[in-house]
Amino acid sequence: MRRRLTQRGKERRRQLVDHAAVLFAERGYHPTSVADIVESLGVGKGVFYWYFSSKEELLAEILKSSHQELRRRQQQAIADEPNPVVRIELGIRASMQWFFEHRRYFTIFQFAASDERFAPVLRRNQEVAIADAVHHIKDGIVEGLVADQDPEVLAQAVVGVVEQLTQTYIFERNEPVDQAADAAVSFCLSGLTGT
Amino acid sequence: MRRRLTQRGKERRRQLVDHAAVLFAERGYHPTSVADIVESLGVGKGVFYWYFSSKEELLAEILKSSHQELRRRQQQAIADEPNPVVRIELGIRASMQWFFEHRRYFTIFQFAASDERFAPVLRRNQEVAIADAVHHIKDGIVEGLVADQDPEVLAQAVVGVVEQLTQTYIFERNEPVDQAADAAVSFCLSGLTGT
DNA sequence: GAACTTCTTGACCACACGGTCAAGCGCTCG
DNA sequence: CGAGCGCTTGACCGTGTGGTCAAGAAGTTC
Repeated sequence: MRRRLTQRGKERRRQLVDHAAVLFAERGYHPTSVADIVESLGVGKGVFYWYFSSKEELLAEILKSSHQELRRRQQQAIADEPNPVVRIELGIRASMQWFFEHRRYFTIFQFAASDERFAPVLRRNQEVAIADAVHHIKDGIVEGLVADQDPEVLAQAVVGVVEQLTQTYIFERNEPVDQAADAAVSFCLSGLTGT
Repeated sequence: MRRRLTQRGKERRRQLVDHAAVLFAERGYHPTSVADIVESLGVGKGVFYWYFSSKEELLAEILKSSHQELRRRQQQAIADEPNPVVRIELGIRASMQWFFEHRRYFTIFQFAASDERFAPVLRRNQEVAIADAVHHIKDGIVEGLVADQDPEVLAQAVVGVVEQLTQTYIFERNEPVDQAADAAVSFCLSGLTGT
């Protein structure tokens, strides 16, 4: 199913990915049929199967590309900030900012996590994010800025706070990012430094 | 669709709920057909539709009853503990204990959250849990045990930590509850009391 | 403009799904 | 015993799905 694609072809593929992401987010993966996707794009069904071998492959690509985007954003935000605790703060803010701009992915991630075909992909993505955070937390412990506890557990806790606050305040209630981010940062930094 | 059920009937209904919960958790809601459920139970399809008007109603019942169970457990654990911070700690431990014993519900909750027909139910359930936590946090603030910040945000953060640690250490890695619970409690209490 | 590749069409297929129903089983109670 | 009701059966139905494919349009290359 590897195909040579012209410039035009690559754009079509991207168009399908973007459009499907919107529909999946609105109605869910299963209830959105391939027919729905191509119809609302005004093209024939064959177009879809020219670019993707299955509906499953499409979702996998959505998952993969969105994760890459998010990760790039985090790393740009952190850049070469020397203080590991500030790096974590900047990472939190960048993640929430990205989710704010790409709200639609939240529902898709949630579905993917519940499906045994996609859960492994998502799990691996999250492991990468956790590993990043662990790295900064270890630095923080060495410098005496973070409580000396299992760094992985601390990283998991931070991710949990970020996800929950993002879901409630950004995804469900549509509140401004900064407010939610401030709250997440404040709680997490207290949790990291320990009482 | 309200029916009179004998004792035997009530047991059948419970049997269907329990069995479906296992299958939904293993394979997911959509990929598990009504035929699968009744087949693996060795009964005809009519049995299912005698007790439930639709597959949707079944999931709604699973969601509802499991939430009730979890909530009862939390309240039993808290009982009449006078210290609000300790109440929160006990609530966290009770929740994680319950999830440990009912691992299967995790995947189901995740799917339900991603489906627009069930998300509202789940959201309401979570709101109840948050409201409980908010209550104790407010007490804690009054008594000067908890940092004076928006109690709802703190409650959300606590829930986020608990969910994430539960998912990773209990659901995915099958580690002992106490370890994960200790970590959650430690992080949350630091976050609540503030640095 | 012929030859060739990339892309598009939409009718079509096999199949699995949620849900129905006429028929019948078996327990209980008078 | 037999009437009545709770419960069970499983063939059946309509619908909608993911996916196929023969045919041809559009674009590119020599």
